[in-house]
Amino acid sequence: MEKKEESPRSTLKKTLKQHALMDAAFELFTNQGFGKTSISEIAEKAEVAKGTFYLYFKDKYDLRSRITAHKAEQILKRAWVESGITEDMNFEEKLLSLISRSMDILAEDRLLATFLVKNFGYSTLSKSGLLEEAIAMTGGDYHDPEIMLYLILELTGSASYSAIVNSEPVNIEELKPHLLKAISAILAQYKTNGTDKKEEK
Amino acid sequence: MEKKEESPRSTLKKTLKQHALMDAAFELFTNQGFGKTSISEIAEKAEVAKGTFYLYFKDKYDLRSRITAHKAEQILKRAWVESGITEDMNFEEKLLSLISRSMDILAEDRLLATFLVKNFGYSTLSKSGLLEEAIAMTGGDYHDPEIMLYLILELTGSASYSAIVNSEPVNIEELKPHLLKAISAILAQYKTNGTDKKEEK
Amino acid sequence: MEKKEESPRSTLKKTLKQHALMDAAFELFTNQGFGKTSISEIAEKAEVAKGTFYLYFKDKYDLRSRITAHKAEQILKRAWVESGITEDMNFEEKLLSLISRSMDILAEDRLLATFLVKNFGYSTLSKSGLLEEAIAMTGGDYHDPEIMLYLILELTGSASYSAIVNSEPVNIEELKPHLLKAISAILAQYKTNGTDKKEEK
Amino acid sequence: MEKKEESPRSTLKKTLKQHALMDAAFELFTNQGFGKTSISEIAEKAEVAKGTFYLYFKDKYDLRSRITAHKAEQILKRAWVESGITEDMNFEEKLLSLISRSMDILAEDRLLATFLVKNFGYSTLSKSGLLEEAIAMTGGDYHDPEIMLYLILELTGSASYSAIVNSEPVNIEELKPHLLKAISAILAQYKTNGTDKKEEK
DNA sequence: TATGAATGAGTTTTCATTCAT
DNA sequence: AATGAATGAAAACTCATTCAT
Repeated sequence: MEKKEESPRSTLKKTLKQHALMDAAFELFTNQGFGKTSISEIAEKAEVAKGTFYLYFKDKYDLRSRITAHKAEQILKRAWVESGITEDMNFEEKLLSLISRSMDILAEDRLLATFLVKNFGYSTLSKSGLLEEAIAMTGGDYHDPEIMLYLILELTGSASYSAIVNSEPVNIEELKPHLLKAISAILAQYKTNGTDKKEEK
Repeated sequence: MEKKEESPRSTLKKTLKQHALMDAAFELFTNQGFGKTSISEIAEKAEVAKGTFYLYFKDKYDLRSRITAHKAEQILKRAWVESGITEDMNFEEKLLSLISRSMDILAEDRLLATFLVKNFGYSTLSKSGLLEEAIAMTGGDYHDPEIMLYLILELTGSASYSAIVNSEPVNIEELKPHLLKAISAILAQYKTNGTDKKEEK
Repeated sequence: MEKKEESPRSTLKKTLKQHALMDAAFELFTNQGFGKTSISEIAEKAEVAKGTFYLYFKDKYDLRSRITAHKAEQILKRAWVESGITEDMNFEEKLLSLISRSMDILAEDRLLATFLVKNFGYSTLSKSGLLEEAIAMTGGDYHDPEIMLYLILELTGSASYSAIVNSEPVNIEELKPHLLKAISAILAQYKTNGTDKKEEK
Repeated sequence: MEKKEESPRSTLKKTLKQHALMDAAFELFTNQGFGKTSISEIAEKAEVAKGTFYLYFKDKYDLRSRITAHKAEQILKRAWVESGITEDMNFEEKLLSLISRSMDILAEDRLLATFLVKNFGYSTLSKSGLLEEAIAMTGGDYHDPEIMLYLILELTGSASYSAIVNSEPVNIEELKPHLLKAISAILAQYKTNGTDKKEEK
C-alpha cells in the first residue's frame, strides 16, 4: 500500500491462488452447504494443491468469514454507487434507495443472497463501522437510531431471503414495495417531531 | 399405566427412547451446533446404544427436522394458552399478545430460541396450516394479509434472535416495545378502511 | 422323534416358517449375493420375525448349506425321473441322458443354476453317496471311474454355468451338443477294452 | 534406479504402497476369504494407514478385481516362458504344454490357485484379448475353436481347483495325466479334416 | 511458495445376536 | 414358538492436517 514499487508479481500470484480458493469455496458453500463442503473439494475446484489452502487460511471457518466480509463489502459498494444517492436527499430517501438497490443486486444472484443472508448478521455489520456511518447520517432526526436501524436491517434481510431464494410467499419484485412501505412506517415511528411534520400534505 | 388399556408398553417404551434421543440431540445441537454433534454423542447422552438411533431416525438431518417441528408446536401452543387471548380482542391485539408472549417464552430459554430461529422458517409455518388460521383471523380488516404476516414474522424472528442470543443491540426486554410498535406500524399500513373509513382520501 | 404319532400341525407349521426362510434366502442369495444379504432382510422377506431365524438355523452359513443340499436333491430327483432312463441303457447312455436333462432343468432357472454352481461342489456330491451309486453303475466298464466322473462333473458344471448365466460364449442350447460330445470323448478314453472295441466300425 | 532417469520417486513410492496393499489383501483373501477380510486388516497387514487404502482403491471389490487381473497375467506370462513352447510345435502341443506348466505353477501355490479359480472367469479372459490370440494360434485346424477352448478352459480350471486345494479326488500330480488326456480327446473331436495337414483339399 | 501422499482419529452405518415379553 | 426392540462390536469411509520434497 505504501511503497508498492516492488513485488507486483508475487502479490498478484498470491492473490490469485487465494482468490481462486475463495471463489471455489463460495460456489461450493452456496451449492452444497458449508457443512458438506470439504477442503479437498475446495482445493480441487480451485485447481490448487490441498496444502496450499493452509498457506492462506487457518481453516474452513476462517475462509468463510473472509468470504462473507468480502462479498458484503462488494454489494454495499456497488449498491451505493448504483443507487443514485445524492447529497440533497434526506435520510429516509437515502436509506430506501440503498435498500432498494441492494435488493435488486441480490435478486440477480440468489446464490450470493443465500450466502449473505445465512452468514451476514448484525454483528458483522456493527463491527464493520458501516452502522456508525449510517447512524451519523440520520442527523438526529430519529430517536433510538440504532434500534431502529437494527429492526429495519433484520426485517430487510430476513424478508428478502425467502422471497429471493424460494419466491415465497411472493417473489422479490412483488415484495419490494411492501417492504419499503413497512420500512417507511417504522421510520415514521422513530421520527423526532423536529424539522417537519407539517408539510405532510 | 395401569392395566393395559390399549398398547401402552410398546408405544411408551418406543416413545421413551425416541424422546431421550430427541432431548439429548436438542441440547447438543443448541450447545455445540448441529455440525459438531455426532450421532455417537447423541446416543451416549441419551443413554442409548448407538444402533438404537437408527431404529428411530434415518440420520442426523431427519432427527433435526423432527425436533424442529416438535419444539415449534410446543411453543405456539403454550404461547396461545398463556397469552390471555380472548374472543373480543381484535386481530392486532391478538397478534401482539401472541408475539409478546412467544418472545417471553423464547427469552427464558435462549437455547430454544437459537435452535428455532436457525431451523424454523416461513415454509415450515406455512406447511403447518397455522398461517391460514392466522389469515382467517384477520377477518378481512387487512389487505394482502399473507405478505403482511410474512413481513411481521420475519421481522419478529430475526430481530428477536440476536437480542436473545447476543443481547445485541439491546436485550430482549428492551427490544420488545420497539418491536411491537414496529409491528403496529406495519399493521396500520395494511389496514383496510375499517374503524375510520371516512378520511380515506 | 419318538412318538411321531401326533404333531402334524406343529410340524407343518414349523416347516412353513423354515421353508419361508429358505425360499426368501434363496432368492436374496441369488439376486444380490450371499455376502450382501443380511439376516434381517431374509426374515423380512419371509415375513417372519428376526428372532425366529435362530429357531431354525444356526447362522447364515448353516442356512446356505441346507438350501444347497435341498435344491441339489430336488434337481437330481427330477432329472432322473424326467430323463427317461431305462434299465437296458448302458452307462454312457444313462449318464448323458441325466446330464442332458439336468442342463435343461437348470437352463429354465438361471437363478437356481447360479446358486448351485457356486455352492455345489464335488465334495458335496461325494458326501451324499450319489457318487458311489454312479460308480457302481459303471459296472467295471471304465478304469479309474472316480477320476473320470470327477472330470466330467467339473466340466459339466463349470461349462454350463457361464453358458446359462451369461450366455457366454454361447447359450446353453448351443453348448449342449458340444458338451455331450466332449463327455463322450472322455468316456471313450476310460473304456476298458472289454465288451467291445471291435464294432467301432 | 540410479540418477533420476524419469520420475522414479513418485511412481515407485506410489507403486510401493499399492503393492503392499495388494499383497496383503491377496494373502488375507486367500486365507480367510474375501467376505471375512476387512479393510482395516488389509491396511494393518500392509503396514499402511487405513486412509491410504482409499487413495488407491475404491473399495474391497475394486481391490479384488485388480488383484485378479494382475495375478492371472503373472501366471500366464510365467507359464508361457517356462513351458518351453517353440515355433514348430502344433497347437495341441502348445496348449498342452501351457496348461501343464500352468498347473505346475498353481500346484506350487495353492493359495494362488484358490484365488484365481474363484475369481478368474471366462469373461475376464475373453476381455484380456488372450483368447483371441489362442484362437488365432489354432490356424484353422479346429472347428468352433472358441467353444472348444471354452470347454477345455472350464474343465482345466474347475478340475484343477479341487485337486490342488483339497487333493480331492486325487492330488494334482495324479490328476494331470488324466486331464491332459481328456483335453486331447476333446481336441480330437474338433479337428478338421485329417490327421495331417496335406489332404486338406 | 507449492505440492499431494500419507496419516489416523473420528464418524457414520450395519448387523448378528440376545432376551424380555 | 414367536416376537422385535435393543445392543454394541466392528465395518466402511471421510477428512483436516502434516510434512518431505
